[in-house]
Amino acid sequence: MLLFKGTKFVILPNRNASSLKFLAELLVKEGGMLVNEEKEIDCDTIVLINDSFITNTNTIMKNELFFKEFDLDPSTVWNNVNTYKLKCVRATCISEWLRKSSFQINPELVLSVEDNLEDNSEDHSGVKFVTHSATPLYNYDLITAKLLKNSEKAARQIPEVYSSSQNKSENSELAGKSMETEVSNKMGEEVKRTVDISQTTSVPKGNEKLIQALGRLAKRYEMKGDQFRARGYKLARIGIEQYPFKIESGAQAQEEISNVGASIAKKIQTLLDNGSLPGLQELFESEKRVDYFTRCHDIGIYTAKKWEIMGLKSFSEACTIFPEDFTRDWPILFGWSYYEDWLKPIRRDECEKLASVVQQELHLIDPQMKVEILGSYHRGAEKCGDIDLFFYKAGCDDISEIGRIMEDLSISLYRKGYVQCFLQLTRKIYKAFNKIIINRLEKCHLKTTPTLQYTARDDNPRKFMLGVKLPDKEKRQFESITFVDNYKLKPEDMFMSLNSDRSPCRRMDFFCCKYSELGAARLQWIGPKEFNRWIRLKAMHNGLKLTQHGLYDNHNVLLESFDEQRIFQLLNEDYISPSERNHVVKKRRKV
DNA sequence: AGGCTGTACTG
DNA sequence: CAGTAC
DNA sequence: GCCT
DNA sequence: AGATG
DNA sequence: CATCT
Repeated sequence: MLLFKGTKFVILPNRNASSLKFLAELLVKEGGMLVNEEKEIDCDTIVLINDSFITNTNTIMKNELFFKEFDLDPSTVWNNVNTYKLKCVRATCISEWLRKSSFQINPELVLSVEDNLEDNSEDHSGVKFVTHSATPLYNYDLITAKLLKNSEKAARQIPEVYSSSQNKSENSELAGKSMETEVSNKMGEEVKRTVDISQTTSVPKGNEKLIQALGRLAKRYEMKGDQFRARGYKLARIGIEQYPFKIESGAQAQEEISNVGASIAKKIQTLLDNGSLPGLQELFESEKRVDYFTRCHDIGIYTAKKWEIMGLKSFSEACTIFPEDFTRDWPILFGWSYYEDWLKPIRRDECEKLASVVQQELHLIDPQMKVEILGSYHRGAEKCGDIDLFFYKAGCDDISEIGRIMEDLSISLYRKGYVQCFLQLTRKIYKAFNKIIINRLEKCHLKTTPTLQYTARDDNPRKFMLGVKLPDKEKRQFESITFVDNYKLKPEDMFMSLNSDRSPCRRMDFFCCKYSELGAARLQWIGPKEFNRWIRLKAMHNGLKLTQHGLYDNHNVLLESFDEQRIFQLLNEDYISPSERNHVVKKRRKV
C-alpha cells in the first residue's frame, strides 16, 4: 500500500531546505520517486514547491531567490514545467496526503504558475521570467536598486551619545574575589552582591513593536534553517533593545545601531509608516505551534517543524504519529512532563538553597571538591532560567575522577529525593533510573518492550543535566513568586504533567573542568552566550582560539587556561566583570 | 566573497 | 553525521 | 541578515 | 576584508 | 576612493 508508488516528483527550488529533507524521505518511503536530473522530468511529474516560496494568494514567488536556489538548471526545469503544464502544489501537501492516506490532487491545491502582475514578496522585487526565452534568467537591475538605497540615505544626526558599557572597572574587584567564595561561605543566608542596575534597561515606548517584529523574523528564518540570517535579525533586535532612544526612522536606526543594515532599516521604516510588515502576520499561527514544541527540552527546530508540517498541534498527537521520536529520544518525555516548571524563572535564593544541598552532599563524597554557581546567577540575575553548578578540585586534572564524583553525587541526590530526573544516562544512572523512564513511556501509552534498553556511556560524562526540586518541607519560603511568563501545556497534553506550582522542578546542570583549566572554563560557564561568542570572535581575529579548555595560538599551542584575567590580557581587553558581561557589546560603529 | 563560538553528548 | 544543548 |  | 576600477 | 564580491 505504497501511497506514491510510481509517481515522480520534483521539489523546487531544491530539496535541501531542512524541512523538506524529511518530507522527501517520507515520499520515498511511500514509493515516490524524486527527480535527480533535468531530463527525468516528464509530463506526469508532480512539482512540489517549498512553502516558503508560496504567497498567501497561492501563487509562486518567482523571484530571484527562488531560481537561484535551484539544484538543477533553473531554466531547463522551469521550461519543462511550463511546456508540460505540470501540476504544482505545496510541498506540505505530502503530509496532508499521508495523514489521510489518500493521494489526491484536488484542483484547489494546484498553484498558479502564470506570471502574476502584483508581486507582494516583501524582500525582493520581482524577476520577470520569460518562459520561451532561453536567455537571461535574471534581469534584476542591481544597479538601480543600489542607487535607490544610497539616495534615500539622508544623513541624520543624533546629538546625544549613548554608551553601552561605560562603567567597566567599577566593581571588577568584587567579581574577582567572589569567585572563590561564592558557594563556599554559608550560602543559605547572605551572599549579598551588588546587582547591576543598568541591567533593567527600559525600552523606549514605540520600539517594542520593532523588537517584536525582528524577533518574529528571526524565528521565521530559524525555522527555514537559515541560522545566519536569523542571527542577523537577532543581533539587530538586541541592538534595539539596548538603544535608549525612540527610533523615529529606519535611517536613524541604521546609523545609530550596529547590526542594522540597509534591509532591516527599510523594514523598520515600513513598520513605522504602516504599523505592520507585509507577511508578518500570516505565518504567525504556524510559528506559535513550532514555538510550543521548541520550548520543550530536547525539541529543537528540526523536530518541531517536522511535527508542525504534519499538522500536529500537541505532544500527545506527536506521540501517536511519531512514537519513535519519544522512545528513542526519551528525554523529551521529561521535557514534556516538566514543560511548565522548566519555563518558570528561579529566584536567586532558591538557587542558593539548592546549591547548598548539593554542596553538603558533595562534602560527604569528597571534601576537597569545590562547587560554584555560575551561569546567570553568577552574573547577578534576580531570576535564573536554570542552575549551573561548576565542580573542580584543587590540583586535580583528572577529569574522569571528577566525572565519577559528579555521577555519584547526582545518584545520591536522586536517592534522597532531590533529583527528579536525569537527561542522559551512564550505566549506574541507568540502573537507578530506568524504571522512571519506563513509567513515563507507559504514561503516554508508548509500548515498552521488555528488551527496551538504552545505551549508556562507558566513560564518565563531564556534564550532567538534571531535573531537581526541594522537598516539600524546605520549599515553603520560595512559594509566592509571581510569574510574568507562564507557559502552559495544552489541555490535551496535561495528562503527562508532573509540574507543581508549590514546588516546581528545576533544571540543574553539572559541569566540571581540569584544575589547570579553571579560568577558561569559568569564562565559558559564566557566559552569557553572546559574550562568549563576542570574545571568541575577538580571539579569532587575533589569530587565536578560545575554548572552555583555554586560549590557544594558531598552532594550537596553549597560551593560558588557568588565569581568567590573563586571558583578557592576552586578548587586549580590560577585565570585564560577570555582571558587565550581560550587555555584550558589539561596538557601535562610528563614534 | 566569505564568515558568523566552540564543544559535548546522543542515536 | 545531524540534531540538541550548553 | 550584517560585517569586514 | 580584499580585489578591482 | 567607491564599489563589488
